[in-house]
Amino acid sequence: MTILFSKKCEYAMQAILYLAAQKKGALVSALEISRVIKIPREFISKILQSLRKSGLIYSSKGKFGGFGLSKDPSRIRLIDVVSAIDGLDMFDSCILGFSTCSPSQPCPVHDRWGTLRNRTYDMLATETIDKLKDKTLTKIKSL
Amino acid sequence: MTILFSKKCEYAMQAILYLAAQKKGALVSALEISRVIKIPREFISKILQSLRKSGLIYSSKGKFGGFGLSKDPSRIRLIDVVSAIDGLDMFDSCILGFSTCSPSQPCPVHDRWGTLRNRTYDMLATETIDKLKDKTLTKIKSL
DNA sequence: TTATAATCGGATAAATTTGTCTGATAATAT
DNA sequence: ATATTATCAGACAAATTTATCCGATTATAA
Repeated sequence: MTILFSKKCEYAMQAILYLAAQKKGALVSALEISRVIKIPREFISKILQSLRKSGLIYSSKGKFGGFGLSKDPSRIRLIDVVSAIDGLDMFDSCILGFSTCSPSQPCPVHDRWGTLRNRTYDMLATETIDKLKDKTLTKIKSL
Repeated sequence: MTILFSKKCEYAMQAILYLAAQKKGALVSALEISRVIKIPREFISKILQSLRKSGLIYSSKGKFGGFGLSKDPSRIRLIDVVSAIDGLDMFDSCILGFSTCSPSQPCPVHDRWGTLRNRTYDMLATETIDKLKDKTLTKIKSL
């Protein structure tokens, strides 16, 4: 099985995109998010806690409480979500699994993969969630 | 945790690169491979069985038996190893984890990730084992 | 005050990956 | 024949991921 991001990270990205699609300042409950992205409430709650601890979202308790973005959507990037949930190890590790892989001890595909990996990082670092908002709204309607 | 290939797949690529670095026709035992890439013999044996079943390598029993490439190194690509061990699902799935992701129902980063994913595939499909041989020899000496 | 909903902590469990161990069988070089 | 090595099968276990469930607490709107 080949993956890029963990399930948790995928859910986190979906959740944060959903939050970004709300009216500014609106709060969304964990229950609503769990229904939209179709995973158990308890599971998304734990993921939302992680995002909260990393400062990407905030929460408010009590009736009409819920979760919202803690920064302007133009200042939250996909890579920030990846960093909070999965970490950035893959952007610094060898595609062939050699632990001793470095510019001075390169693996056979060191340079070629390095280039692609950097472009992937750039993509995730230039895509802010406000840029993705319109496309997200279209996508969510199809779920 | 973010990964690209499973450990099994990484070991498989390392093993096949090691086989490609041998003199033509030479056989290598599972024990030797396990020592070079530093994983248990039983574990690499199972991985080698998978590679054998998929036709990339062959094996010979008995004393002085072992494993060798079943095709010319110029006809074995990294993507063939990935395909045999991990499968090619990641080259056909959504980076954000949306199950309903397609050209007609694209996720917000559908096109940008699609481009990078295709380039990654191309890289793995153009890198044949013989092209990597020299670099592999240098790398193996550093292990 | 009451109902609602988030917070926090922990127990449990299913699935998968990764790895270890054992034993029986088959093929082959010497 | 004997020793070596691959083959095959299966049990076991450790670690991680992906959940599920429960109960007690905290904050707040009405």
